[in-house]
Amino acid sequence: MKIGELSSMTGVSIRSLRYYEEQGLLTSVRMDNGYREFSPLAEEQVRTIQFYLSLGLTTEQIASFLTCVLKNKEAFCEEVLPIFEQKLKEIDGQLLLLSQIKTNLQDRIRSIQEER
Amino acid sequence: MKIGELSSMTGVSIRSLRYYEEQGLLTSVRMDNGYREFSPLAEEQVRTIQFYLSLGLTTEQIASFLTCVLKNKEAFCEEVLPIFEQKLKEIDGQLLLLSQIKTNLQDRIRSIQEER
DNA sequence: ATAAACCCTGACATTAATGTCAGGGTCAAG
DNA sequence: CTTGACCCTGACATTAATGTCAGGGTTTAT
Repeated sequence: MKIGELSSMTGVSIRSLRYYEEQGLLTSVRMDNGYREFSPLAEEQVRTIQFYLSLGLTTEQIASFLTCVLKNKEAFCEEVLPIFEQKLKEIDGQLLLLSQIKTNLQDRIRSIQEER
Repeated sequence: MKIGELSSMTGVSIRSLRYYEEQGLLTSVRMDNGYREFSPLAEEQVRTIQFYLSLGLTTEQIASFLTCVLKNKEAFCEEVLPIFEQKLKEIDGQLLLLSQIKTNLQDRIRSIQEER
């Protein structure tokens, strides 16, 4: 299928699909006219990419295990676990920071409201 | 005082001090030689700026109430409350998103570990 | 008077995925 | 054969605070 079809089937912009290909997340063959031709499997693949992106992984991280994950269960791909664990640590750090800021903001808001 | 002094007193880079001035957060007068001269009050002011930055506010938001806040209590500055409340909403949104991702990651990590 | 340590401005780089535009081919239907 | 709907590449823009470099003036101490 052509890139426009893949785009409308997945809801992912053509620009992003080209970017995924550039980053090695997606492959296509070129037709005589230079157009990209994607396999039907690409749809599933794009959804998988989007899913991992929604977990906050980078294209580079996704690229490191995508091929394996598309063929096997996640548990089968050695790369996956360390990346998930690292991401989890990052998120815990962010959660901590954000809660501290939240508490601080709430305190200040409260004290402003009391003072009025 | 000169910018280098202000920088070492506050731990904020010269580059950032110039940026704060550019964004209207900080003022200085120019000496005959073109050097910036800061008032002694600038030290406190820089710390205040850094504090609000650490809450995740932008220089633009800070600029909108900094002058008032430097002279009065926060409760006195009308601008402050809506900005704090908006930021709080933002943070709640981020917290929610991050916790969802965290849960998802934890589930996946667990299921990988079980499968090994 | 020279060297070290300041200061100045202006500009480009950083991050990461995506939007958007320009300039130009290709294809299909009328 | 023309028009509209595709496709291509390449490039710049986005965000926000900060780092860094170049090229050049100033001050201070020796």
